[in-house]
Amino acid sequence: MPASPTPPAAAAVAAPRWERRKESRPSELLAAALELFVERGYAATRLDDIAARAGVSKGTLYLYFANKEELFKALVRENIVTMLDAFRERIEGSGEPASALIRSFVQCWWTDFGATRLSGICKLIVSEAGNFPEVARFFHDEVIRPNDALLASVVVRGVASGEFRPVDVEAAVQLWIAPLVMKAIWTHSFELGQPGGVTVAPERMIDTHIDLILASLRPAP
Amino acid sequence: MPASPTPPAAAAVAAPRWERRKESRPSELLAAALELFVERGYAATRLDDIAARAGVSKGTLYLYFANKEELFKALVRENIVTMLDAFRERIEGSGEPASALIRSFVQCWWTDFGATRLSGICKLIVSEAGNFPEVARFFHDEVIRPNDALLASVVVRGVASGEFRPVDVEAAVQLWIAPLVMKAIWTHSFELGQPGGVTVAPERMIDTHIDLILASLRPAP
Amino acid sequence: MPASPTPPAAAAVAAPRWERRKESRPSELLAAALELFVERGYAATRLDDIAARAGVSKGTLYLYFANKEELFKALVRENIVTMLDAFRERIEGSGEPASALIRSFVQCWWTDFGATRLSGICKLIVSEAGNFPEVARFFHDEVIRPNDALLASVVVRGVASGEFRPVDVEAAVQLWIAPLVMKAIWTHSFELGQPGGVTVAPERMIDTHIDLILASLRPAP
Amino acid sequence: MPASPTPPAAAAVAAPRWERRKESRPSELLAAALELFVERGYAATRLDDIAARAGVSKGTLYLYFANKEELFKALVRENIVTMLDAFRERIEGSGEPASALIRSFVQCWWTDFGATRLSGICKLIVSEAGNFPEVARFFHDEVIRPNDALLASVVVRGVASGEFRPVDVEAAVQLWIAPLVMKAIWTHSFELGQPGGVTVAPERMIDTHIDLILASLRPAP
DNA sequence: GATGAATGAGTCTTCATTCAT
DNA sequence: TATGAATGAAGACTCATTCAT
Repeated sequence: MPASPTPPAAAAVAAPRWERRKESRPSELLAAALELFVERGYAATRLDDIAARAGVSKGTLYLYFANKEELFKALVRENIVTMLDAFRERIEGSGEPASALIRSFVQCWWTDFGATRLSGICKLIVSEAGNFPEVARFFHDEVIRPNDALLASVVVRGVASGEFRPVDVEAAVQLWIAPLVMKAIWTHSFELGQPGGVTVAPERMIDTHIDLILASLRPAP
Repeated sequence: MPASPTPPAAAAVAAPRWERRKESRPSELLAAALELFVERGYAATRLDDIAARAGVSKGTLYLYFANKEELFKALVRENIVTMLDAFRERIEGSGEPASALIRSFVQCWWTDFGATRLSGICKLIVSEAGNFPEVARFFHDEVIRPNDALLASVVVRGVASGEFRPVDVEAAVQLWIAPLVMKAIWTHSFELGQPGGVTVAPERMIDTHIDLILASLRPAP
Repeated sequence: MPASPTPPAAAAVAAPRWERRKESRPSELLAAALELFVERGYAATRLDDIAARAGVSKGTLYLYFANKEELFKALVRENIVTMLDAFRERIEGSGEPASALIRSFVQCWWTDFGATRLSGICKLIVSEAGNFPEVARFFHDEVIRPNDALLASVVVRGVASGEFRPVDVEAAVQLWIAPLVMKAIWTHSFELGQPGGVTVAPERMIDTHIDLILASLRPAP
Repeated sequence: MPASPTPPAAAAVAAPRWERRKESRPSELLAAALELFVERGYAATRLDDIAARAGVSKGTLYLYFANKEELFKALVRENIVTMLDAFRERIEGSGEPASALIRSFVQCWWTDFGATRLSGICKLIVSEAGNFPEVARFFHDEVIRPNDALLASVVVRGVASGEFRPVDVEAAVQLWIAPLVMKAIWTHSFELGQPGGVTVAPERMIDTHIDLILASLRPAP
């Protein structure tokens, strides 16, 4: 290794025992916590492990979060708040026909959310809703309902314009979002070890989903 | 035992009263465990609570299950085994047209499984899959795959007979089962406190689901 | 060791890992706790140490007391309740002249309380009053006030009968009990290491105390 | 430092403003520590709280004291040293009769010490003697013994002159100082919340104390 | 077979102490 | 000199598991 950029002599200079990172610490900790909570669940995740993954000591966690529960809530809140906004804009701003909007909705939902780390939040909420009712309610009110409403508005527009046949919009919307959520949860529950996947590939599923939705909305001839 | 008053053959017919207890214990324990595991998750459920709910002492649990993990696995196994069989017979035995079979599938899935205590198993598996990979794999192989295959066979028959238009069967099947599973999970996660429910009623959702599935399968004119 | 009373063979019979002692455990635990709390103070006493001194494991403490604070309170309560009763009877039942009653009061106070383990409670209360206001108030109301009142009644009787000169009874009573309490506290604070003692012997102090009290109460000629 | 504007000699006379801080810091810190240690005890007082009350950061404490224990010892030492000297002078210098000296002793003890913050030291020593034997011994040798000796010398003088009757001086002295100490301790233990006080007012107690002491010393007619 | 007292390893949380800034 | 972020050892408390009764 003739061109090693870190000669032994440098060791005396560098390698402080720790660094001050008041600004970036909280998000680093939340990121580490998200990974582990999603992977193992709330109770089975030890604060030691979160600290270790974030590269800090256990005590440092308590400089930023009052306790395990607050860390969990901060995690949910932080990720949820940033999640929905960009997504909604992409859908609402467009003037496309309803069928194109539905296509966008499903595709964006997956790329912006389902395929990202954030989808782990879903699994977390589902798993821990019983133990954190406030969190569950918060999630329901701030995420699920607005999301349903967004898709519903698209469908209503399509039905009004005659582009779609009349359907039970509220039920339909929940039926169409469910597979997306399910796919996200599935990923975090079953496909951890097997990268090939035991279910159909997401893109193929998304395409089929759009196809079936639009077919089911086609007006009778 | 020359003078045994209860010959082996009789045991299957009329169990003496003092035997009943011993025989029914395991399932009483598993029932209590199921409720609590579903409600709180594996780690957050204490053996004390299970014992209390089953009306026995903590030590008694260890007479029937080697430890908490084995209790959990027994719980999953027992419920899964009894789950699928009756359901499959109802579907496969029938000679109805494909569309009627699909209707039956969705309706029976909900009444025989989704609406029962057993649906809690879904939530449990999803939540704990990361911590019990063997259980997850077992569930996948014994429940999910056969279940998907059952519905797929119906669709394939319908497509072959020209009753349905051609679709990506594997993807479609997963897309159609997902809302059922999701609804079941939802119930155990969100609707604990609010009996009125925050989502649309199951029956209405089932009806709409069938309607949309069949509409999406209608051959092009 | 030819006459060893416990031959090796007996080892297989005796030596259970632990014993059931539901009845006697609580008082054993409180006794161990009293010693250590008095010796080191509340905060500096670890539950491990209490458990070790009582010959049980840490977890056993929690079978009998909800937490450290409850253990502390139970300790104070239990000892206080048993403390005052016998003492009061010895004083109140007697028909002796007031001077003899005062002599009895001081002597009994020391022998029945000051010289026993119970006097450690005083130190404990004084030290921890700030952190356990309810306990302090309880002690004040249940012990200090009744005790003061008991001595006060004796003095009042003596003054009424002309045996004593008139004095500020309330103040006098507190001035006379203080040295007794002080001596008790002192013992637990300073004379732990030095058995010879750094202050005058209790008996000598008690005798002088009685002598001075009675002298100060002698009516003017 | 050729152009230093503050020659060393001047420093002792007129300290520059930015120096003052540094000089007064230690006593500010000790004052904060005294309050909190007295209020809560050694173990229950956090360095954070001391720092906060002194208006500095936690790290600053370590610039002046090696650790918590040294801070505690410094606190005791500093307060003890300043405590006794002025008091002794007031007593020893006087040529009054013994009875007047006793009156002065008791009154000054209370006003110069018992009624001041310093009396908290007593409570502290009593509470923590077990955990800090050196401190306890130091206090005993430097405060208790000299204090006892001072009062004893007064009594001995009075007995020698025939002003007082003979008594066990050593025991009497401890019996008379005890109520003063007790009153001081009491104040810090019980009368934190209730300003009205649950015991008799100090002045009344002091007056009665003097009255009873002198009465008990009156020579037999 | 059933009980529940006893155990002790494991986890959250606190706080004296250190050290980069 | 002063700060306060970071550390990690220590202690309260929990709970799965064992075992005397």
